[in-house]
Amino acid sequence: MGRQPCCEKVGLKRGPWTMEEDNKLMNFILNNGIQCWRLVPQLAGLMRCGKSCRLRWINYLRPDLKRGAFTEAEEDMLIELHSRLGNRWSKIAAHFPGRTDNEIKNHWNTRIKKKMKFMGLDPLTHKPLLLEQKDQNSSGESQKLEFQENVSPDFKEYQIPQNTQAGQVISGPNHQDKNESCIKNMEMGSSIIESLGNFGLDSFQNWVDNPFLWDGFSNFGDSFP
DNA sequence: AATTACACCAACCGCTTGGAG
DNA sequence: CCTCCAAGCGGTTGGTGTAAT
Repeated sequence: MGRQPCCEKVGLKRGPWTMEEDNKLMNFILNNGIQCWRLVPQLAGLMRCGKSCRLRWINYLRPDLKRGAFTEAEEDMLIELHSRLGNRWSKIAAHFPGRTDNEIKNHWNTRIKKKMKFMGLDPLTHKPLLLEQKDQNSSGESQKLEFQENVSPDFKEYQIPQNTQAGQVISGPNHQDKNESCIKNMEMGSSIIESLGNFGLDSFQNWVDNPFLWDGFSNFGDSFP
């Protein structure tokens, strides 16, 4: 006896979202806010399950998303937080305004893990790999020498350019088309986010939950092609 | 130029959590 | 309490672009 599916999947679309779908979802949320994700697709006219809509909004469409490459400072902070919190990505993401847990998780798994291994650290425990090996093998000293010779030349590959700014979009040419509309909307959204303080709101969630503020986005959806 | 290997990241799956009734 | 359900969360997969051969 398996778990019941989160929704009736028959006839639902899966896979990458199209610009049109993004547009529909964005327009719907901007005009109506988020009440119940299960109802969103049917009210927005989307052949997607509510879960998929929620994920798309959280990870891609939210106007307050930062995107762009992680700065060195962000990476350092990520490593520090991970050493304290482990794989609790949502907790970690709470310390990175504009970053999603998915984005942080992906960055950790594709970049930081490797970076730490090159630094001779276990990404899981944050302890030096040498110590771990030494625990299992008494010949730790000779391994340390070997490590120092091997690490440095490759590690430079993982240095972030000095002039990288927080929030800077460093997409390759092939990603730029895909991100263009989103970036455009983020630019518009960010000005509204900046004004949150004027309403005494200190978080994006407060903003989402506030129907009055959604009025400010009444023409927001027109920016889509 | 064609093929293969690798890196990246969006999206999915299924388990867990929390709150309403 | 107990049950049910929506939302949250973390692990994993698959598609796509790029680099290497």
